[in-house]
Amino acid sequence: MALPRWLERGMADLFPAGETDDADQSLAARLAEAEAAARPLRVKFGIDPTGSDIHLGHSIMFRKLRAFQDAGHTAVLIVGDFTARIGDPTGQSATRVQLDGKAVEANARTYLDQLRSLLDFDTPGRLEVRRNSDWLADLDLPRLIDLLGTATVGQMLAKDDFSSRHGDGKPIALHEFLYPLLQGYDSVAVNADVELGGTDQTFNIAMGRDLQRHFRQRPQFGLLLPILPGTDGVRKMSKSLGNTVGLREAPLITYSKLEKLPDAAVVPYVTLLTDLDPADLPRDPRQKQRAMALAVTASLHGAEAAHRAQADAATLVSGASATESAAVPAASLATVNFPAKAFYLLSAVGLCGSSSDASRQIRGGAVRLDGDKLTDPHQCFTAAADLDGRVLQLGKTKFLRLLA
RNA sequence: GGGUCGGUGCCCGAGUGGUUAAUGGGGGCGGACUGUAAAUCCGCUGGCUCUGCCUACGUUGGUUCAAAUCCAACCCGGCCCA
Repeated sequence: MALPRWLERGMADLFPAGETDDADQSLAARLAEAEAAARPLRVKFGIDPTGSDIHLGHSIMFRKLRAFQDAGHTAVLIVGDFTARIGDPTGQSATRVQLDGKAVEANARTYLDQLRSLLDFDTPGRLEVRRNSDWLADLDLPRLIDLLGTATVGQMLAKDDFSSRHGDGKPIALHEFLYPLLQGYDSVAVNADVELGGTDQTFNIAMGRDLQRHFRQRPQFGLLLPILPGTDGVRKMSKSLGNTVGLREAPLITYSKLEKLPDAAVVPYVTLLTDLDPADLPRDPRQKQRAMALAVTASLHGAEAAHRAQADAATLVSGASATESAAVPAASLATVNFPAKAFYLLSAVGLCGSSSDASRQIRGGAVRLDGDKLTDPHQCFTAAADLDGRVLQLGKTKFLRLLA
């Protein structure tokens, strides 16, 4: 029995991966069984609202979840409002900061907001949003002890993240051991047929299977997708590494980042983030990269916006014409106090993170006004009107049109 | 609870009384180069409407003309013992 192509695309691993027609061993069989019984599968995916922005690394999961929805199944989206307060230790080299309830709630809200464009929120029966505080917040001690009894210290220490930290003599807080168990218990709570996750979630998802068995449920399938590399092309896309492409960014920013992606990441991006066949891409590496950037941007912002972003990006990097281009984002001078020295202007307008940084950039020859290099951080501008309509530039890619 | 070692800037990691935001590496940001990127080379890398002023070496006090460096208490961590 074969898996449908929409399901198999981009898949990194599936367990159990039996070839039989046993619906507990083979996902294809489980799908067939569901279809025969007219019962949609319950496909779980959990997000911990620890930040506020969703990026492409997350969106590959949601695309797969959407594919399940489109095939008639139920996406069970777990908002880990309780587990977020512990923090998933997976991939972490240090104990995570625990978040308070308020921050978690605010994050959860903005998360859901951003998901509207990715998931089917409208068709009845296709989406269930659950918060795991519903069943975790009042988990009583006897139940907890029961959970703790299902795993051993040895199993936990076999997990890479823990064993390397332990080996390095770094602290591991006891509550971190709880995380995989609680995530697993989520699967029990929602009676999941499938849990979606990155390959780094293998342990946690397997834990869900153990717990489901423990509570006499049919164990879920683990469907793993690759970890999307970030804009550096190597390390996992993650906010703390600063290599993300966010869903809420302007199309031009998205396109520009993607166009600069290392070559090795191009095919994975196309496979995981678009519906294109990687074999159809241009052979020339540069053209290939541009095609990928265009397609991914289009999947996020629509074809029209993507084409405009591509055209704008092209004029921007050509430098000279940048001052003419309508693509340059505008920045208001309303909040800037005049007279303004150059370093202050740069930071006040948001082009540099701090005025000290702005001074450095100017001294380093990175700043231009209408294409002319500024050299003196203390150069003074007396009135907003003198700057109205002019283009301030940092480096080769950051432009702002100043408006009085 | 006892012993012991340790807590330095985004990260790692030197520094052990005295120009100086504090060696070095990583990362980041700029510049040159290239098909963008990568690689390589160079510069920068606490904050502030700034040519000076603030805040910084776990916390709080203390000694001193002067402390990341000495002392005390406290907090946190690793390892060993109980």
